[in-house]
Amino acid sequence: MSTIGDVAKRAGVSTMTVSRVINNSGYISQETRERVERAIAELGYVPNALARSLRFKRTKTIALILTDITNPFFTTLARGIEDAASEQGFSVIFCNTDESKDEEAEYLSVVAQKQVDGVLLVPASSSAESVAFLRERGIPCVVLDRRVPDSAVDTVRGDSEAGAHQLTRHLLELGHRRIALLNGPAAVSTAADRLAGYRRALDEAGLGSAARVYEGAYTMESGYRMALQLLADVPRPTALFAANNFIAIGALRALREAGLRVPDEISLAAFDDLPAAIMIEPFFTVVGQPAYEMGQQATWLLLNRLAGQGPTEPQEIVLPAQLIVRQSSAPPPAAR
Amino acid sequence: MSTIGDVAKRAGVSTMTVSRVINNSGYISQETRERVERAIAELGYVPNALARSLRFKRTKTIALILTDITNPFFTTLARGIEDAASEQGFSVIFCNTDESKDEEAEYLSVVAQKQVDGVLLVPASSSAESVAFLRERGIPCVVLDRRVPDSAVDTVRGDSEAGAHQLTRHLLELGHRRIALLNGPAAVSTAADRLAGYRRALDEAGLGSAARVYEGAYTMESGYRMALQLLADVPRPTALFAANNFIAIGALRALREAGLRVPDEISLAAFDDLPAAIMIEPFFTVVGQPAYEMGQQATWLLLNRLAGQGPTEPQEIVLPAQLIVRQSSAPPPAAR
DNA sequence: TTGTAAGCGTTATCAC
DNA sequence: GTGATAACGCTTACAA
Repeated sequence: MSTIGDVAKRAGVSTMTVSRVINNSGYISQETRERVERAIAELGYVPNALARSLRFKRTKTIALILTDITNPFFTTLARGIEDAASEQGFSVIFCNTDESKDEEAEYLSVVAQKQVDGVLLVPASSSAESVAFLRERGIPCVVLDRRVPDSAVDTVRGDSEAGAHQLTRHLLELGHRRIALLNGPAAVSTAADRLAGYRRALDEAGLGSAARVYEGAYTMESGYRMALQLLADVPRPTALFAANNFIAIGALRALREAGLRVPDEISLAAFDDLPAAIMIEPFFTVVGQPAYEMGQQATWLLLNRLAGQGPTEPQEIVLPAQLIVRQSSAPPPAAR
Repeated sequence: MSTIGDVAKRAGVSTMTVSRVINNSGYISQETRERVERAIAELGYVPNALARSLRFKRTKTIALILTDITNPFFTTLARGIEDAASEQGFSVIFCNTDESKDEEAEYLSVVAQKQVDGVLLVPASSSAESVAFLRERGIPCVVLDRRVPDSAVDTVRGDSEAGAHQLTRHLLELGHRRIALLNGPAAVSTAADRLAGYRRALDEAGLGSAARVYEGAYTMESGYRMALQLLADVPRPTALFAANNFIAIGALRALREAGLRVPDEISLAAFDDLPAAIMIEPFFTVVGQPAYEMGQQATWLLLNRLAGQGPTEPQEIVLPAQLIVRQSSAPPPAAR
């Protein structure tokens, strides 16, 4: 790759003159400009952003650290982020932590070294460490999808509590009295919030003592295992509330293997929709979150911070979750 | 962010000594090392990878340029890539071109400026420009999923021709004689290859003149439109071959709106599977490609190149596509 | 075992 | 209008 020096030599000028042409700064005679531009074209010169960044202390690059891009919710989120970032000339480095705090710490260290201008973080745990790490190093950060309780940090997330409340109420209104929650890891705020919404709905219905909560991971395997466990319970729940889409899919598999028809014999509703795009036959009753918009808004917030714009106090943007009733939920068998 | 100089000052040594501690190079007394390490910890110092890269001319970063991460095929591919890259300490910058050559060119320029060590490219067109751009600048590149005919360049892709042949044969064997292909853009090699496989199967069956080809884009909207068009044809095809998953989904919508039952009244088969993960009820008969492995292999190939390993001539790795017969294909109505 | 100087590719500053 | 110089943070080569 040729350098600014190569261009300068070829055009018979100094590097500064080339720099001025590239950046359209300062005065330059028409003739010199043309000579330089010709040299640039002939050499296929592209400026070295590393050198530039070293001076400016800005890389025009942000990091996106999430748990698993393969989950359609995060895929859509990522797309919203990349669109919003590239719109303003920023590049996005993406990292999958698989919910591992160690992976997260490792990635944070790498992107800090690479001098990213900011970080969009879906934290693997509610602990304040990661946010503190970034803050100590002066790297702006927006937390996505989840809360980090003891940190004053910008956050963009869905309303898990209200969404879970809505979904639980929906099941209650169908007539269910034994509703089990197949939850994610307690250390993740969305799991805590969905549990809270679930409990509140039960409490309001005077069924607080009927709560049945399983704790697992946000994966299909975990959903499968929790459902198996639950099927052994007596009396068996008549409805399941899966705390995310992957848990729902795993649970559905377990139910089918057990020969239970959904929703005729047991209802199943979930948090997080699957994109309409890839669903042949939308089946699950869900509470959907606006993933794309969430990504967009988080990116705008972060880039505004980088530009020194907006209020100084940390923002918390909570996007509404929306109940979409489809086929996987119905009144309990007894009620029909 | 503190610099190596700050650490040196605090530890009362020169920057070189700090550098030696960080990189475990050269001799250092135990006592000095400890003083330096303490200073590093106290300052929360992380080395500036920009400065390092400027010297080494290696950024340990690669770019992934694809059309749309939201397509499950590419999502899985991306995950395979990130896993393989991070395994070896590389970061991945990801870019969505939406099949636009201009976007692609823009992204290529940006990542060239950012001095990425290599590029994984799903080219928006078969033209050799992008590959040439990278080659001129000495940036190693592996082309993914698609061929770039007139360039000697490393390529990792699925066997579109054989896959399309297989799928078409499957429909022929079911008894279909009027099989329409809803194809992607002719400028993309996968579309050309799928067309070739389709034609070969028809020719072998002596039905070459029965070919019915629609050209569109690899999107749901396009699938929808092509299916509408096709439904007006007389006589109507009894089977549809959608050249990718999005086209299939769009086409299915059109068929349903027209009141046609699949597969009873019309069959529909497609290239590219939807991940088992996110399918509640696998429905489409498809030819699936090993997306994750494709990403992995491409990354290994690229990183080997960066390490100066492997044969010098361009590699072409073609992974097999596999027919998975499910519910969306059945014998034509007449045959039952 | 530790330190000094030069240079990676840019650009801000100050001269001419 | 244009150019020389220094600096961004780091490491290689050479000295001490």
